[in-house]
Amino acid sequence: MAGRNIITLESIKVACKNCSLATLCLPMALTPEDVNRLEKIVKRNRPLHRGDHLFYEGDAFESLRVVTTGSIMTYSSSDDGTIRTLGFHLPGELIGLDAIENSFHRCSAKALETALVCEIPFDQLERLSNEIPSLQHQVYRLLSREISHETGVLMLLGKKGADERLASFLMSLSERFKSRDFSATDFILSMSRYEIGNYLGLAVETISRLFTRFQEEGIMQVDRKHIQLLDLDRLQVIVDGHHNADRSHHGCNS
Amino acid sequence: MAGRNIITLESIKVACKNCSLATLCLPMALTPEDVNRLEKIVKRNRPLHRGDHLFYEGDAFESLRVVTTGSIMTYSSSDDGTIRTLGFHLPGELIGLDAIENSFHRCSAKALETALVCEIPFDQLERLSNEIPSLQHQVYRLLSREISHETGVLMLLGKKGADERLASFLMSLSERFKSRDFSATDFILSMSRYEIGNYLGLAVETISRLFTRFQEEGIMQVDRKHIQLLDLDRLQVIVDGHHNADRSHHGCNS
DNA sequence: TCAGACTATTGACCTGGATCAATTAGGTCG
DNA sequence: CGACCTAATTGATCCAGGTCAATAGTCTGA
Repeated sequence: MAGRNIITLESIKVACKNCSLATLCLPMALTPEDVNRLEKIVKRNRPLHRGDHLFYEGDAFESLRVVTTGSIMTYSSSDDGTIRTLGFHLPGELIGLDAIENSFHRCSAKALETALVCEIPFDQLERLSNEIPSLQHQVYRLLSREISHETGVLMLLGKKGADERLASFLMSLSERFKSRDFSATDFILSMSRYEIGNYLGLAVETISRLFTRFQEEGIMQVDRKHIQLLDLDRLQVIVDGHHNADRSHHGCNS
Repeated sequence: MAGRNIITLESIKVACKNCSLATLCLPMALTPEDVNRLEKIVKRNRPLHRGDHLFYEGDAFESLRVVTTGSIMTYSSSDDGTIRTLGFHLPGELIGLDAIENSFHRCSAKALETALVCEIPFDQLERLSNEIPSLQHQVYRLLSREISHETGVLMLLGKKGADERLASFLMSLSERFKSRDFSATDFILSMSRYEIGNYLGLAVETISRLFTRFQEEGIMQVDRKHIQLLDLDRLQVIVDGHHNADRSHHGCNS
């Protein structure tokens, strides 16, 4: 409660410029004035710490969230207690789009590390989008993009081999980091091996073994949560499912 | 109730009443007048035959489609030629929501049997939704619902056992048929075993064996594509993953 | 009506990854 | 600083379901 005033209005504005609102969510379709109106309804929240929850499954839905810094994980727990990791959300990505339909959250969301998250009251966004057609269009696109993304995950899970899945996961992270001007080849996995495995439908041990194998093959360097992708091309080959290709040039017997 | 003025218009209205537009897509939030405006932009198409395509991956997107009768399958083909079944669409369900973002289709859609499909030009829908706030709200909800649905499929694929997946698939069909006033326990599978397996991430042979097993266990009756669910409770038990429960009622305390 | 082609079922076998188990490496707190 | 705890790695075994193969049922069209 005390002295959180360190965050000034000015810094909020600056943060929003860096935040997805300007770049990702609503690219260049809005006039500066409209952007201001939009920014007015965005609420900033205090930082979350590792393990803190944004919301739980079943909570009432009022706001969409945009990750500003850090990373958030969404998951759903079955009636029998088992957990299913649904997604990892990096800065600029939206959370809560699935909750619009029934006004309650269908999954839980927790911080994987210290994180900042903006809140966009949805009823206000809805009203505003009705006044600003181009904003309405953006919201439609945003929702549609999320559907496409989910379809992508679906195809990922359709992938046969465990190595294909993990490689796809790593490439996805790499691309997302890259598009946010972080390193595409050197990053920290904020999630545990268990959470990765759960997300990919694989056992923890399999993830571990694959990291070891990828490292042995010189595809990547793994140090605990610190990852370095050394050979994106080879990783892509695995993603594409051409396992065989690695034996093509040098007959590597071991 | 038969049309006295313009038969065609009248029959269209009737069809649209049965169609999702009145019931599923846009429930009771619109005034009759608004519904009329909406109906005006809906185009009806001639029937599709088994195997006909609504669109192919990469095609330009102009319209959302609503299945009126029959069933549609969406799928995506990887660069290496393998196909991945993305979903099955029954009457009242929308197709093409993933294409809004980039104005091109990210998957192909083909008829599994003779089918009728309505077309809703999206730009017109967008304009109309801007004039009718409650329609805008419905479209938001619709898109959100699709996200939820995809998440559901995602969790389905996370299911461990093959029997859980198939049982979930059958229950999903059952519920969807039921909500459309078809029989919940007696229906035709318009898709092949291969397509089911591909959708669930399983081999054809596994689907076949499971059908046989479920039949032996008295859970269902299978005759080629004709399915009768005899014991929805037991099917639900499998969905919930309590394989063990079939023999024993012992309390599980540890 | 049948030939040819496709779809489904069933059996036999084999493998990838789950599971079980033990060890090690960090991380945290008193 | 060491006791404790959790996350991660590694090894050993096992089995669900994939793959291969053979058969049978169904659908089509000339």
